Amino acid sequence: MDTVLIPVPAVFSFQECLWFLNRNYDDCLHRIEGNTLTKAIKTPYGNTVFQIRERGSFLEITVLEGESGRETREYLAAFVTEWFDMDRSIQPFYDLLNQDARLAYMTDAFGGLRLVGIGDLFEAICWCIIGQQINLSFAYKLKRRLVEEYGECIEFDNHAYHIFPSAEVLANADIVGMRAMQFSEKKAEYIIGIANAFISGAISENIITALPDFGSQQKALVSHKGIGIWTANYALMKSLRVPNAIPHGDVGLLNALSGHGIIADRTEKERIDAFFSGFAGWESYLTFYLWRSLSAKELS
DNA sequence: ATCCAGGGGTCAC
DNA sequence: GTGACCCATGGA
Repeated sequence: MDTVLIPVPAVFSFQECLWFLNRNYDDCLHRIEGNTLTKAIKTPYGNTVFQIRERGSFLEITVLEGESGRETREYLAAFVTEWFDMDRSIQPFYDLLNQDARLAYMTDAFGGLRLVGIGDLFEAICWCIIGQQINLSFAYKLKRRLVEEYGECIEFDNHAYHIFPSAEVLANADIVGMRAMQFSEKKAEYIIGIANAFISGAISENIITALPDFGSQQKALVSHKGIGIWTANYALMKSLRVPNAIPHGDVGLLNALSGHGIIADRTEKERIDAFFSGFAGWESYLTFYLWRSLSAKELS
């Protein structure tokens, strides 16, 4: 069989991760049917469509389309492990949540939720730029239009599986065409500019991860047009898994903080800093769980 | 109609 | 370094 198994770590819930991926939005980069998650990615061995299911105390990955040799399967296992942050022990984070009466409910309500990532730094930055200052529903529409126009697509079993376009392709994207997709002129410029920065080697995952500390990683990203402090922190959190990246100014984060009675209004920066200082090393997870709490309210 | 969305650049001071 | 202004469009 073209499958590989990943042992599930402690404090892990595939259902919670699935729920996050399937919340209220139309994400064009994966498909969920029942308890099965299907996605296409580019691997060093070719494009692949694979599905993930829970099988006992394992996640089972099955290659549906494309090369499925041992190296591909190992690549996919590493991809999924990274995607769902399965190598991290999050019990220390839960211990901190349990010490805060306002947040302790999360360890049950969202138990086992992992910080679902965006594997590729370029994709993460593009997604940030797309999502800047517009509502998420519209952001997902823009992403779908961009991906359907410029990304590769694999058909399997009457479904189209899309792969986020490469920097090489987006560097040559048509700014007029992107305007027609309802990108603003600036967003189109930013994405094309970032794509060129990746092609030239001005940005790469290796360059950023090689930097000595979080601050210099932020600086390296913010120096590019279209990347502000929010985008830098979001991308570092979701892609390179920097544990202490707080997307300062994030509207959803501020709403969640006020919803939990942690701040009274959006200007209380000192109070926010003081609050996060109690979660040192887990700021990214705390942010992710606070975002999760926003969706919980929408559903109730 | 008005305000706000998982912001960022630019420019004045 | 801070604050006002603009960008663009959908949804409430």
